[in-house]
Amino acid sequence: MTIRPAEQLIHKAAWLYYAHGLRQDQVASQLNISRASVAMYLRKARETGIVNISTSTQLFTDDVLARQLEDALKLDAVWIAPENDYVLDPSTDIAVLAASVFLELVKKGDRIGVAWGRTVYTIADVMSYADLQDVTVVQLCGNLGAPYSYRPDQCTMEIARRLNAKGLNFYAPLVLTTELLAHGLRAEPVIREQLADIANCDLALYSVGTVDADSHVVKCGALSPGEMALLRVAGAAGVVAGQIIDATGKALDCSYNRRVISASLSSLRQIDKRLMVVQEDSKFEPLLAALAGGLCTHLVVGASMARRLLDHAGAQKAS
Amino acid sequence: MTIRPAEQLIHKAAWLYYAHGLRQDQVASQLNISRASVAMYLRKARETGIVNISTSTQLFTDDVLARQLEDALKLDAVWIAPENDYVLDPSTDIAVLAASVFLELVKKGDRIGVAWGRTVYTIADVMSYADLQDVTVVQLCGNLGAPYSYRPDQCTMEIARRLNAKGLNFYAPLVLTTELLAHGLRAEPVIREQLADIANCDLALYSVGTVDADSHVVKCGALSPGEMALLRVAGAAGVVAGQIIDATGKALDCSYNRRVISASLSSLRQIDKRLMVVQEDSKFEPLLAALAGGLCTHLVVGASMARRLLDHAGAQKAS
DNA sequence: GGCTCGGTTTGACTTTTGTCGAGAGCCGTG
DNA sequence: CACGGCTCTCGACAAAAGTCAAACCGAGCC
Repeated sequence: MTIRPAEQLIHKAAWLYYAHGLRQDQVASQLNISRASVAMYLRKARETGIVNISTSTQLFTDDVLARQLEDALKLDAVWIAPENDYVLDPSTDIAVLAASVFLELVKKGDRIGVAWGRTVYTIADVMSYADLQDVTVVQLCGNLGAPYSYRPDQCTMEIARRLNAKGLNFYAPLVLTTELLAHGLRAEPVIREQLADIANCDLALYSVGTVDADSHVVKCGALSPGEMALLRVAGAAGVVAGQIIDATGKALDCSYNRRVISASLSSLRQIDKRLMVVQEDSKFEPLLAALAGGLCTHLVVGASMARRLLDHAGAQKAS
Repeated sequence: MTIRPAEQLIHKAAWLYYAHGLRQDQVASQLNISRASVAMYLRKARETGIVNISTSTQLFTDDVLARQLEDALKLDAVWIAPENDYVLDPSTDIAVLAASVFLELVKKGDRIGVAWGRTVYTIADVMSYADLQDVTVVQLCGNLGAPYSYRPDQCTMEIARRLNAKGLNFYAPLVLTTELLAHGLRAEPVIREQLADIANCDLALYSVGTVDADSHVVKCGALSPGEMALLRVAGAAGVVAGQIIDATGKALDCSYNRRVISASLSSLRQIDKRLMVVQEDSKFEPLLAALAGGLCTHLVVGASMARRLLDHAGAQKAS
């Protein structure tokens, strides 16, 4: 990919402005263009990740609460988004933090697994642009047929786009009608290879879903509210990467799970850094299940959720 | 290290401004302080590396010339600072580029070896601040007794300070009067350990020195002009990390080298990424020697030097 | 040639940001 | 407790950056 002359100009402008610290009018006269153009180039440079502005997320790990949680839950790192402190839009607050944390965790040459859901999509949406050419973003689970606004492949592609990375989708439905068909499809070389490669990821990004009628998998039509109610009785506690898990974090032994095309929980656990982001307080039990199953090494949550987790861990210990 | 309240404010302001994209007045009202204070906090945030603004150095590797040099010299990466193109202060131009390249090469948890010289000091001087807590910067060679403006330990400490990293100095003179004393000092546990650990670095930063009367080691009083002239006759071609090398890049067999306390060339070669930065065109021969000795995997030079190197490599091949 | 269409570029204007000196609070000290 | 010295904060102004409609430019097409 050779650089087009316009792109060259963006690079030069960005370099003079950000690295050398010139003012925009000085850059303009250096490059013999108007200052207005310089301003435009600089915006493009920021948007395409030619310049990177990142803020340390230390503030959120330095919290005592975060440290306590790390200890109590034996996690590698925890970030806590303060609530009603200086919140703008409370729902995106956690997503903005998660996006920063995510960018901080990504390294050159990494392979990143991305699941799907409203949370993940919101993160993708607020993520700033970066220039990580040799990064690969892979999709962790099959697609939903429904014309839903945030499909797995969209999450993957959007994140890949923002990072200037390679996106690797796989086009299989998330859930099939028969176990036989699912089995057959998983054996397909294209699918099999992609699934097998997931364990080689360096970083995974996902959230956890609830198991009620509001659940993502229900809204997408993968399960009917009635089926979900039955699964709940059978011990379903949460949804991770499209799969139903029980309270201990194991995949629930049920027909649905056997019909799903997605990264297996064991392959997810092989990924070094598993970043789990939880926005809604209603996801407390699902999150506990995911934690019990060791599906999370790095956690981003809101303050109230953090307190509940810590209380719970304390109670566990006491009993 | 607990965060002081003021520091907390800097973090919050930086977060709201850079991550959430609020305007300064909005941040000010969120935090109940004046906008002027916000502006000040933001400056501090940039200065201390709480926010990181980095520009891609792609522009300088994408050059055809850079690619050709990589091939011709079998280097991992080459950056070329354009000359008389849009130069501000030609001498710092290369240093600014080198500083950016350096920051791009540093990774979390790295151990970095730093040599000394005017070039290295200039780089340290223009380097922007970053927040790399778990990085260690170690000094590659002994100190000069002379009250020279850029001493090895100063280079090390300044870079460590800018990176918020740990700096590891060792206080031995660069050169001693007798071989016996040098031998004894090298055997001192404190010194021996530090020298032995140099091979475990992930990244080294140094330049190369000339072997004339203007040379750094002469100006610092480590060698007299006369001694230097003699060494030159004996085959001296350059100076790397305080040691004299011959045209093939090997340490010259001379009393001076045996009296030096510094990282051995062989331990330098064990470092994965060896970033060499050369500012002056007069360092052509010394650079050739360093390249011949495999002391460089990543190179930052000016355009005219790059052309000379390429011409030389072409001529070599033809003959 | 004259035309439209998509895009870049520009000057003029508005908004946002940087800066500086004055003043307020806060020690430790005589 | 009054005094300098210190840091932190603010208001007001100056400087810089962002924005937008209008002009421009080249390519493709009648």
